[in-house]
Amino acid sequence: MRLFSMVDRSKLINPRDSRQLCAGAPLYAAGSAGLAWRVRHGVVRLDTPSPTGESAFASLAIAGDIVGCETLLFGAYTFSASALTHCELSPWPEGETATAGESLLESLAIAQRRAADVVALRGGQAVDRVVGLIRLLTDHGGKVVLPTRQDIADITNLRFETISRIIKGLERSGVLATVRIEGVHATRAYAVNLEAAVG
Amino acid sequence: MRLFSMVDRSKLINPRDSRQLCAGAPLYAAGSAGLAWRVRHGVVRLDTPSPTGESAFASLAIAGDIVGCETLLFGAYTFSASALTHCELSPWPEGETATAGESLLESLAIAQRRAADVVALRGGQAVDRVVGLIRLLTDHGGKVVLPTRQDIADITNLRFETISRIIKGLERSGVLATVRIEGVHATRAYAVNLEAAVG
DNA sequence: CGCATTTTTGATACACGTCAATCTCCGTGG
DNA sequence: CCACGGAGATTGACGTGTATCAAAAATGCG
Repeated sequence: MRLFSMVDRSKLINPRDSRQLCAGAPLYAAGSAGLAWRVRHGVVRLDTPSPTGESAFASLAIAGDIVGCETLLFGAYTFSASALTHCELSPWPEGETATAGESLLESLAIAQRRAADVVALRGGQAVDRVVGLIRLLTDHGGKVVLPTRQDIADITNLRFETISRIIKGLERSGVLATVRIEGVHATRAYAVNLEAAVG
Repeated sequence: MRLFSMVDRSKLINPRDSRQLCAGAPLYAAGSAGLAWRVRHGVVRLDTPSPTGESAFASLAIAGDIVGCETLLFGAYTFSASALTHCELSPWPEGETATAGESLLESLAIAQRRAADVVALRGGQAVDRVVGLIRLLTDHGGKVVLPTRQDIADITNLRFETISRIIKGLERSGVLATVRIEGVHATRAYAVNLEAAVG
């Protein structure tokens, strides 16, 4: 098994199989069965069903990550998944069985990296956590559509009032600026200048 | 590929290959190259090198988890690893190349589950986080050797003084009781009665 | 236009952080 | 065997960053 190279997977994707989700829409529920997915765009939120009945934030999945693979082993999802932002998913595995080992190894490495990112979003000062999350969500053009205050609060382990205050603060200090992106809710779409947040 | 079964891997392990580490001992450093390992006993702490030079807690690996697999893809470790408790590791992969896909899929599922556990340790009331960690560390006989206060603090995102106060409190309320296990530092080995912590 | 939902803002409380002084454990060497 | 020293743990007093509670304002939708 060759280990030091990666697969160009782009030609293997059939666009007809991909699935689009609006922000907030559920993808699957813990305990049910279904497909595993690869996140192609956007961000997925994973939740663990907690003993008390409600569910608690568990992790994030971003472009490139695989979600729900446990259903292939156990026949049921461990977590619930929902779209944090508008996103696009394609079924997994993608037919590259010949290179399955390599692809999986890469996915494992990505999962561990992602886990560390999420852990980092739950430590340090409140502002830094929020900025850290925004950094994760921002596209290369410097634009973000933020999740609801409540979602941000769940991820960073803060309260939505605190998130509101912080985001307003970032706006006032010029780190975030409201923009309108093709009809997207104006209070959630921002242009980002994160370098300013460092100083 | 059969997906709904798991591999009995026990007969594949060569005891001569396994490696023992004392609590606190480093396993590998971020950026260097080496083997990937499966954790057989004990708990490993992973740290990300932070921009400021120091390193920050990133994740935990417990019996069954795989650490350092990114070195097989990139030729360098992403995290630093050290033993949180006395632990035993064996090189990975373990020679079961025939079933590599299945084994990896299982590892990926475990990694995601573990990530959720660690995230949960950084949310909620301070006492609950500490109890949650102790729960993760406790063996089936109800015994734990706790890491240092500082390590617990790093993992739960609290300060070591706070951890000290909480653990003393748990002792006083009968949830933890100091015991002596074959010469192990008495202030770190405990018998646990975690049910008492729920009430 | 009016209603439900989300966001903002204010006032106040408290859990945990911070700083600093001991204390305990345990290895070392006289 | 005991004095010494260093690392980790404990404890106290005090400060502060967020949580909490409550109310108003903004937003989006039918």
